[in-house]
Amino acid sequence: MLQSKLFCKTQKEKSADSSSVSHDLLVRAGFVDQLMAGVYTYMPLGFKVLQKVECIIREEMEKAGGQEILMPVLHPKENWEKTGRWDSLDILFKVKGGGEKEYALGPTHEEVVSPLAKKFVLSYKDLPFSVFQIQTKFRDELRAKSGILRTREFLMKDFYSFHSDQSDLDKFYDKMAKVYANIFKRAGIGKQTYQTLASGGSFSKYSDEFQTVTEAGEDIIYVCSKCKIAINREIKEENQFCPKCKNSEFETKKSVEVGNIFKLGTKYSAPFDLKFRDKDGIEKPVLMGCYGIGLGRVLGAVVEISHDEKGIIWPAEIAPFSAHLIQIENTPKVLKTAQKLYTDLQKENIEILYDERQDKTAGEKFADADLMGIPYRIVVSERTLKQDSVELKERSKSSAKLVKIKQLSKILK
RNA sequence: CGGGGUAUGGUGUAAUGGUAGCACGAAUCGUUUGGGACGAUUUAGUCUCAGUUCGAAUCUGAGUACCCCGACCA
Repeated sequence: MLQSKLFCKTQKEKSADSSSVSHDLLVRAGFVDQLMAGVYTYMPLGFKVLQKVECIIREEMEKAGGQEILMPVLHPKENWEKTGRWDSLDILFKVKGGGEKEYALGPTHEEVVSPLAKKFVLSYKDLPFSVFQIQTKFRDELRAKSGILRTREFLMKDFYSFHSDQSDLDKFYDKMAKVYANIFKRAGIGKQTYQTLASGGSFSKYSDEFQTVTEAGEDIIYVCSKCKIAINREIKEENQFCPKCKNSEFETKKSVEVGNIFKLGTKYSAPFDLKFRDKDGIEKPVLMGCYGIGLGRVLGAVVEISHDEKGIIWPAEIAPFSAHLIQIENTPKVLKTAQKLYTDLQKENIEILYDERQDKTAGEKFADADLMGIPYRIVVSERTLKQDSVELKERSKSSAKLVKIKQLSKILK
């Protein structure tokens, strides 16, 4: 991608409304744009990151056996009345069609996936199975805040599993916990993300949240001083000991919930009459689990954790580009070399953002590069070309080194 | 939803009742080119509606929007 063509502008000044580090940096670097409170556009750079997060999640969900589907955003009122959530769920967006008919905008999809499963699950032979989707969700949050960390419209992966008995659900649930840990590790927030025992809401007694520790978070968790498990403040009173190692010493941390997993049991299979026949021909309710991840939150949490005073520092696997190629001085030799490098590296499937702007000074280009946070910065200038080299600098490190042009693609791969 | 705050060019800000100014950005020209370079010329603004006043960015009222604290958060 040529930087002069990139649909975005970086901003030098901190925005007056920025409410968190991630908000400020993502706006200034041109990754997102706010339309209204809690509603954002992902600009090309931000969308690239979002798609990479999506890619990781999709890969892991498929590995876990999930089949991807796409359910509607527009839901019939009846389904939500059936579970009682039309009236009780305060964040539910309700919309009216032309003829006074009412609909819900999907905040989650138990009300759709359960009746869907009922059409296809008849026998124990149809179980277990799981489906997932990655789709925009709508929640009428009374208060949107912290930039993209808490929004009214957001991309979410929701995964639903269906089981014939409790032990199968339990086993699958534990497996998903591990899959989740791996996703957050790949996204670059593994170290700061804790599996956290939390309230089950209206579903079950407990659920597990995945909480990423950051000052911008709105939850308080107690992290076990011995193992990597935490307890959400909302249930701390009833749980004085670590659920894993029974230790009673905890560290208090602020955190943001990037994902969660629930054992739904029969909570939704019951109202939708989702049953199957077992080997003995006896009718039994299907047991369900659901597993969510907020993609925008993951993105925001990464920025909260991985940045410095100059800008974002993207982890390699979700960075919008692998390398940021910058030319300094517009001499014919520099231009020619940089352009060739740009096409050559792309041929090797290395994603390059090429700052080919000739009317910007070196300082401005460096500042933009630091703000955008692409993992590698490649500088081509007369100075480096004297040694048949380019300068290679990792965004996360302070020093740069000269690398022979021929060796560059090997290092980047 | 309760409470608080704010609203001035694209962005960040100044102007406490009397000429809307500065910086960044953007545009043109020239000089520059290893950390947001320099000069010249230009561009663009008082959230909306009503009121007070000779005169309103400034005071009053209503509305709207955004931000913060709290409550809420399958």
